[in-house]
Amino acid sequence: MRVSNYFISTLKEAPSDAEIVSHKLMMRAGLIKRLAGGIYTWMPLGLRVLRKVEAIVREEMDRAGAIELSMPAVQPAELWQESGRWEKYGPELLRLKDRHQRDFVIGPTHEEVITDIARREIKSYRQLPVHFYQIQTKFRDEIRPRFGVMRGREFLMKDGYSFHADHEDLQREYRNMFDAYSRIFTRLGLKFRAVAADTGSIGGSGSHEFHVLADSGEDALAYCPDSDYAANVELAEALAPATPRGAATVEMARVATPEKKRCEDVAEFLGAPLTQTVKAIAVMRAAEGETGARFALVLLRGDHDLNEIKTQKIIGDFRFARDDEIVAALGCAPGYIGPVGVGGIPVFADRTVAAMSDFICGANVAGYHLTGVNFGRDLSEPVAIADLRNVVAGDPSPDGRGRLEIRRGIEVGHIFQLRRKYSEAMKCGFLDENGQSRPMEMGCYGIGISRIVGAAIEQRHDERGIIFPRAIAPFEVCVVPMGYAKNQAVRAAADKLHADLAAAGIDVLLDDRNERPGIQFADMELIGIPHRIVVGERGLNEGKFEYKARSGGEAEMVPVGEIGGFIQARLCAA
RNA sequence: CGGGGCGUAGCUCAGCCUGGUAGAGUACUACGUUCGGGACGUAGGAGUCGGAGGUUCAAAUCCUCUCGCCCCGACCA
Repeated sequence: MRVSNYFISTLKEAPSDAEIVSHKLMMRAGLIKRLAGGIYTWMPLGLRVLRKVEAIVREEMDRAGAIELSMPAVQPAELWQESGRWEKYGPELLRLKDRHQRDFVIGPTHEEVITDIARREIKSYRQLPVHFYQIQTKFRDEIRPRFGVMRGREFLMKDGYSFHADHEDLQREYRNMFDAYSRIFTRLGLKFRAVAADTGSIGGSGSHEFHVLADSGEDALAYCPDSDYAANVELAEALAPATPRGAATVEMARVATPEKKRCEDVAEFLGAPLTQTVKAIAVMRAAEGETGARFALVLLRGDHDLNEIKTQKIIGDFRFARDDEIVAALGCAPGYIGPVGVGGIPVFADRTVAAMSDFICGANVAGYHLTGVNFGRDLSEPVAIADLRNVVAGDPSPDGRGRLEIRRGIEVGHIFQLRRKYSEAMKCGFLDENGQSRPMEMGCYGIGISRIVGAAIEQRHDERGIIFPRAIAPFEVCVVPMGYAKNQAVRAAADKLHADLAAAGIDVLLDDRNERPGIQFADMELIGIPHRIVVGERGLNEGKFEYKARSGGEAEMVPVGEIGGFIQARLCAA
């Protein structure tokens, strides 16, 4: 491909609404153009990348035995009412009416449609198992779309759904997909990790997420370097402390802590370790507890963070209390609240807090904290003790084999064992060997195709721009002539090189623009082409081209006659 | 949806406080000089100042409403 016959539009400066590096670079490289919030046009260059990702995913899905089909983006509401998700899904589900005032949705996912297909088409165990997948545009009306293509409202996704006669066979396919996903992300040239995950709103049991590792990732991942344990922090269990609660050694005392509201400030002010402080988080539960109160306190050690998913499982649905609700319940503003002397208000404690003695907490009086506080003596035992916090680096691994590390990741794949959630709700059954009707066991498997492009850039870039892995680069090699318009020898050599590489099946881009070298180099680096061959009069006089890898290293001179083999070797090495 | 910020040329932004001919850089067009790391000169095209209403002799600027975007908190590939 020649740049003069193609379309490239790069920017020196990124639009001001782009926040993270992958979004800025995608805009600067002209891969995407924003049409509306979270909705983007894929420009020709970006589409090439997207299609390469898609092709790898398709190849590996086919190889793993899944069968491609394509389902409608617009779906009748009836199916969603039948599965119960018409009510449950919320405003993220884009709903619309047709001219006859019939309700439809723009599909955010396709469990309903595929289950409908399965129940109509599959009647016998002889037709099982089967795994259908599609690569298709989805729409989710995200509350806050951001990060460009990483959290768009409209996005491209591979979604697959498998149907089985029994759970054992579902588990076989689940492992099959686990392996297929691992191959896909390996082929894409990405550093990734599979982690155990919460099953979220889709439900079912057994779930892994695949994350591209990047510091800017939205998810925190806990893993153990000494074992194969890896889980989303949402899910990772914080074990109870190995040592039991110590005996009280000091009297409780009230101390003035003016303007010290955060645990960090209180600890510093009192000269105590942060791990000696306890923070009380005020929540309003959706349903009244045993005590009849909706207001409740959740206790965490000062250096720990609340895990909302774990907490929801213990205390039920909840939200954080507003300031006025806190004042009404405790007679004290946030910053100084604590669990001592709170009467009938239920107090839930994290395992770590339950094992603390002589701790520091708010006094429920503005400007004061309590020191030397002990359960049993100064306040009653919590109504429940549970794992309510996020794990932190250094926590013991739940499998008992070492300590956890934390890394951040971008979720690009997710596999679920849905079991019979949809097959039962939508009466998707089959006849087994004995002529008995049974619901099918289902699995579902997603990959965020468009998100992968953003995640890859997030993981692989430098100050000059994108560094695409070969597998998804829009072009594999660029030929950059110095003075293409003016120098006949350069022009002839560049044309021949371009033709030879293209004939060898290489995706090659010839920058035949009449631009200054600085602009040529900057553009080719910005858009992330992995290999660059410079054709210049200087080199040609010695019978050589100059080669440089986008990923780094020094430029080297390569004899004109050897360039084909040289590039092939470089492509294979990448 | 709650809190904060911003809408002026394709992109980055100044001008607004203190009302009076709409600006710069970059990008774009033409010509010339340049030409192996985002060149320089000259000339030029380009904006209903997000939209509507109001105040005023006069509004990018002040007021009201509205739309859009970004950031911080509750979802997910």
